Amino acid sequence: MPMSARPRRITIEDVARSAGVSRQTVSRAVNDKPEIDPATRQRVLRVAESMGYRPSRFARGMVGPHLTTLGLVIADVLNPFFPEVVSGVLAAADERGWQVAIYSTGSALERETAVARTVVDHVDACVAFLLDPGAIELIHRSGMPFVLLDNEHRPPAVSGGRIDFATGMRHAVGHLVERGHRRIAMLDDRGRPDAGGHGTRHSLFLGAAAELGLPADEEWVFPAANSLEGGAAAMDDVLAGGFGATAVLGYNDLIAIGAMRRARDRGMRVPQDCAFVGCDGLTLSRLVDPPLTTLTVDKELLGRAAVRQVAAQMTGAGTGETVIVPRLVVRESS
Amino acid sequence: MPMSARPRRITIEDVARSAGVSRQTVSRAVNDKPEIDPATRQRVLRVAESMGYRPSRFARGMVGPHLTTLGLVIADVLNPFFPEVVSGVLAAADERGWQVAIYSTGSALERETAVARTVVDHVDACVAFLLDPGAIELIHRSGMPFVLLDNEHRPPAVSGGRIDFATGMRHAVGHLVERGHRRIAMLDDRGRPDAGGHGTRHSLFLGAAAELGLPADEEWVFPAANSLEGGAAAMDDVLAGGFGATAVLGYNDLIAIGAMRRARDRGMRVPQDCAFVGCDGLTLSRLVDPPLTTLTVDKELLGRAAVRQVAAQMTGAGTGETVIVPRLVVRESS
DNA sequence: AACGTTCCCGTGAGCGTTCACGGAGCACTG
DNA sequence: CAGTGCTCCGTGAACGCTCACGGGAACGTT
Repeated sequence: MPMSARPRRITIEDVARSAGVSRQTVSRAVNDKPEIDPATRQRVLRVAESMGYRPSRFARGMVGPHLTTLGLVIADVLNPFFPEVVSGVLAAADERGWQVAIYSTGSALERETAVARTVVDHVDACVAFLLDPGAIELIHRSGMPFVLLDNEHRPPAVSGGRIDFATGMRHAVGHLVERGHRRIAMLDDRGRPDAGGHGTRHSLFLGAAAELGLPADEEWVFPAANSLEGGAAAMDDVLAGGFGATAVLGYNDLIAIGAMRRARDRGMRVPQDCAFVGCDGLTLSRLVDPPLTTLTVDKELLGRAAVRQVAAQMTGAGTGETVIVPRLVVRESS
Repeated sequence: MPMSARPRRITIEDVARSAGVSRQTVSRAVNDKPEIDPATRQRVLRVAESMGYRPSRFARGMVGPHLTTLGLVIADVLNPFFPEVVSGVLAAADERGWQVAIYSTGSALERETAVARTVVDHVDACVAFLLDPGAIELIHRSGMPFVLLDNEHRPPAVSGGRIDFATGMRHAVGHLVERGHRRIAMLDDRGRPDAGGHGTRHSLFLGAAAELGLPADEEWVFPAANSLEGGAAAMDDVLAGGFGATAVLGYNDLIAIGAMRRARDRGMRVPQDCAFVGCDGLTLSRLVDPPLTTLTVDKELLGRAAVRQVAAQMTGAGTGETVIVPRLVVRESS
């Protein structure tokens, strides 16, 4: 009994033969071209459908104008920071008739290289949140238009979009000081490989604190996993350490909210016993109780700007940088 | 002065000529094939890089094994329901080595046809949240593997994934009745084109209410826009109507949370003065105050199952249906 | 000295589609 | 009746790449 050979794809040629016409006529029928008899078109379309014919994207792309696919690399769709960026990217890409392929590293540093490798030969341009220098280099060297987001250690040769947390941190810490706080703890994201490095929120926090004459040693910074649970656990550390902190600033809203909830579970009143400030300005921050004071960044704009930069690179523009300045939104948690 | 012609793409041939070798050798260098002298490889790679050579995805796809791209059509990334589904789809696609392209309709019914049209000739398979019958037909007729999610009016010929809200609604309403509620309002999503149709949460709610001997007229159902604001506005309608509702059931968590917040802003105590129940089980529902009782559905699983069905169709399996049964998570809002 | 191996490299063919052309058939004009 | 136009259809060629094959050079083996 003969094995049925690997089901060879059915081509336009097959349809043509079966319908008793030429390739070109099938092409005309499928693509709604005018130079064809309506009757033949119907017949051909019927045959094509019955045979289950589907034109090959690749063969089409070969000849026609290249459809550009933008690769968007994020850490994790479940992290509410990213959907807003994605939204901006999708909108901006759509305006240009681009397609967007999404890749997620799952917040795992060691997966970044693998993701970068696939990205490199599956898309035409790339917007990415990436931390591993190897992965970044990989994409950059591929020569495709590339914008790297939210990475303080961006190589100068690659375009980027960053958030001006230097200014932001001054606002945030300044606000707490105005409210009378002198003992402020920060909950840092311990997942970042460059903890405490130049330009990180960690060091910017310490800088702002020092400027304002606050105790600003490393011991006021607590590492936290980037999640609600991480924030909660870090809050336990703060309380256990006996620092007498009256305010807590989170690396982001997720961590801040986790910490805030844990504080309330421990019977503390917010903001009377302890004030909380987050970063990012997630929609979420408005909805928790009490609503969280947060350094809001326009994430949708970040996405749009990134696409704009990628588009610029396609038309031969050089590398650039977009800076987004966060805005402090004061709510009831501080 | 001669216009510079449209910048023709530089091909493997160009690199070959410029490096003084053949296409094949360039191909070997670029693809890390073994049969090449390390020295030549280096030289070729250098030339390729200096010329800015990038292999064409399409030409590669023509010859090699076809990389499959899965199209995922959602309404809006900013709606927190979807990221969880996306997460499941990404994971399941990744396991199969597929790429995922995301398309968003922006919750606009009239955009669905346009999106469907692009999807049809840009991807190899499709998982979609779609409502417009025309758009659905378009994708289905294209012959590609297709799974339609969360649509009560799915044509029998197309595969689907649905959530068993018939069971869910019985649980939800039953729970409220146990708590002593007899006057329950529902806040429906007015954006759905089939409001009140068979199998919708709207009609399932009325059915469950009737089963339990509750007032279950249409007047207990209030249309709401699918957002926090929509829920809030609908809550105003409930209060203004003088129905004396002691419990409110939202089409989804977003609407329920919006309504709940509005009720509290109006000075009502939750759940004493009015209880609230949502649908979907968003992460968000845990975080609001008070934490929301909600009909939780495993959205990640929904995504994974959809991909599994698409994969099955690729290997020639027929059309099928996945059913996900929601689970009532009781929290402090009821 | 003839032969086999190994290493490196080049040449034809083919992937499935569309574009640019050309040609057959027919009707309508002057 | 020749000429002109229109409608419909088919035939190379090209897109950029990889695969299968074959060939030359250098080396070792019998």
